[in-house]
Amino acid sequence: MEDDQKENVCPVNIRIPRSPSKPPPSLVLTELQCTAANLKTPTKPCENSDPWTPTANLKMLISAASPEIRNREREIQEEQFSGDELEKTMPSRKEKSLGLLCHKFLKRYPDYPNPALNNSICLDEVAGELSVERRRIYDIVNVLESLHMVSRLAKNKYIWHGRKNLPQTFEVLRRVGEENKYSEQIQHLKKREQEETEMAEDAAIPKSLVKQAEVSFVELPGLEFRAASVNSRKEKSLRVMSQRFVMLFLVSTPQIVSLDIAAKILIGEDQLEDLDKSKFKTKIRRLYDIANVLSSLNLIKKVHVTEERGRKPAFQWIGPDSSSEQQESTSTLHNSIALDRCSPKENCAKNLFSSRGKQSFTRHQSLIKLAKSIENDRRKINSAPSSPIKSGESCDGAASFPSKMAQLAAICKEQLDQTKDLKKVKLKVPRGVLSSNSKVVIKPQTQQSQTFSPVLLHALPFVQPHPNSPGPYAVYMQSPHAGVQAHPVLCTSKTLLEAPQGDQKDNGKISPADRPAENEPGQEKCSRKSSEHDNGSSKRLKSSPPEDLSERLVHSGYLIPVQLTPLNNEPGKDQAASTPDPKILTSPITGVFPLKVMFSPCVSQPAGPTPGTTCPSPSPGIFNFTLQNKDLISPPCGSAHSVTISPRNGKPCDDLQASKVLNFKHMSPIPYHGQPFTLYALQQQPGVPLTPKGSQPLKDSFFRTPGGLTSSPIGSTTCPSASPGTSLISQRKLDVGADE
DNA sequence: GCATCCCGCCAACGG
DNA sequence: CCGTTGGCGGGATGC
Repeated sequence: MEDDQKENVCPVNIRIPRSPSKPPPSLVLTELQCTAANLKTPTKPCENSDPWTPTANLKMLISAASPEIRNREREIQEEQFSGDELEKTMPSRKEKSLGLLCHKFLKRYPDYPNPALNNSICLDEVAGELSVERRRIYDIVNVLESLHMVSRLAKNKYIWHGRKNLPQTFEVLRRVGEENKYSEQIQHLKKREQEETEMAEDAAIPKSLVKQAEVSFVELPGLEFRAASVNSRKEKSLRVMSQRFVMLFLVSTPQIVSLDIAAKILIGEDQLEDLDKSKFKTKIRRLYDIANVLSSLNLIKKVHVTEERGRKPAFQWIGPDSSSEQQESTSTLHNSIALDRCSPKENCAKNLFSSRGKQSFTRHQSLIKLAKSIENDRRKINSAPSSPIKSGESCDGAASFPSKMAQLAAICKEQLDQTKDLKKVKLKVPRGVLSSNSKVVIKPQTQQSQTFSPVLLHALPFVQPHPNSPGPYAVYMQSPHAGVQAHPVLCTSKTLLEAPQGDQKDNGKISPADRPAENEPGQEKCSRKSSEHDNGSSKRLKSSPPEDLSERLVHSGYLIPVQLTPLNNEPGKDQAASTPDPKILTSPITGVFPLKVMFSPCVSQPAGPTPGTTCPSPSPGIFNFTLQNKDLISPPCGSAHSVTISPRNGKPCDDLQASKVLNFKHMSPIPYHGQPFTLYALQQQPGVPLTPKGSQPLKDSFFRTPGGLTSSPIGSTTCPSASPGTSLISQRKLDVGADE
């Protein structure tokens, strides 16, 4: 990155000093497009620039001129400008290289953006400011997108994630690369080349090795593309190629990949039949494009490999070690999952920033989806100023509450006050963390809480272990995309683990690989009982027998480790502990969707100890009251539906905004660690308007997590590796499915 | 002459 | 039909 600084300097600017006669183009450029907001794509980004801007001016001329004319122009330029000026006006090929452009691009954004800030990228704007065709920006963005450094929000709009997702991305890519047997393919090709020296161009990769290769785009748990349509186009080409290319590095031992081998392997995937020259050549061209971007990211560097037949261009991976990344990522995951068990120091040690003594918090990956969903919604809203979606303020939602909730007014008020306090605390956290650089606090996507849609998140079940359980409580988040995404979730009484991979359907390809790591024998799966109320998401879970619950559960949502205040309000220990660092769990859900809650029978409701036993449903009023008192849900009065969970042991919990609970339905008792649990579905008032409204400062602040959903603020700034999760949802939905 | 790879045509897509 | 994306390869540039 340091080099970036150096290289990022725009050549034009560099030369400015030497050309006093002309105003610095950069100034002009800067001024130009900041008008930004226009989503419209200017035909030519730089045209509207000051005519005196050499670059812009030239660009304009060139764009309209034929090569011949271009040459003429150049000659004229040469006549008019001498030496330095000429250079300035006529950037050399190198100065227009994709690599340099990428440097400029990257310079615009921090490696680890503060999620609290607007990290959106307007392609037009960027293209204009960088004085390049938008086409070039696409080249860069596509590669960045393949690494999940950015994700598409809307047309012309991307969100910048920076490098925070890289560790996770690399880990996944490495796994996929292994699955694809890239390492073997590389070896095979190398051997081939050595053997039959020039003999057969057809050093085709044996089908046995290629069969596993596919062209699907590898998604990251939190960054699935959501634009169904895009799947169709054979697009993905550059993105996929980029990922494949990176995979080659990650799986090869020397981590050096020659272009030709890379090209052959990548071509082989698609069509190993015709390795015709042109195709190969084209592939090489694309690889150069990708390599330029990767080089700018300091992930690879150009090298040469010398073989019998001579020197071949190649690239060496200089990015983070995938294996170490994996470790890091894993540890991070564990940290987030089992805060209690890991020593903070240990956890932090693995992160670049770490502050011993302090607890590190990281958003569990399981939150990724949620965050993503939220972000997606927010994105939609943001990108669509005139969004037709009627977003009711959360207040409205409150207004729509049944009158019966009025009885809880007192409690509500109290809760509200409490939440306010909590809010303050929350807001402060990030800064503190940042400054201290010691904690990784990843809050769930509260940030976008205003903009979720019910569709994305149907349920927010809570699983609360028996009060006596020593471990933290768990919150199980149902997958926003019902039925579509299955995420393995494992948990023990103390730990909840989730492998945020997609299910076979969505992410079939990567899920298998990612999943294993989390599955520890000793861990028990937490199960969630699906209910008829579940939307499609639970459909697949429905008829499974009790034994399958865990399995089904595992594939349908997220388990988020949280620590809940004991329902019993045990003698202060928890309360006291929580007081200092209270956490609010807020779910992004504001719309109408069922909230499923699992409580241990002894806690809130007598539950059938054994599965299949039906327990009488408590009265809604009592139930809600209980929940509220237990801080599991917020009183119906506030616009913000929050669940306040006091950290146990003084550890902070993730925030989830709980939806208002109006109704609950007894689902069924299910076993949890041998302990009887009863699952209740708490349903929000249908008709409660979703509230994407972002115009409520109070609410905003209330929900907004310092860390931000999108990225844990802290994590992103201080602990890059600590936040494996991604928070934003990309607009595109590519089929990650498995291959072939 | 070959490695690089810029440039922009034009098709696919979505609205 | 139009704007956005981005595949693709001609051919220029640099060593």
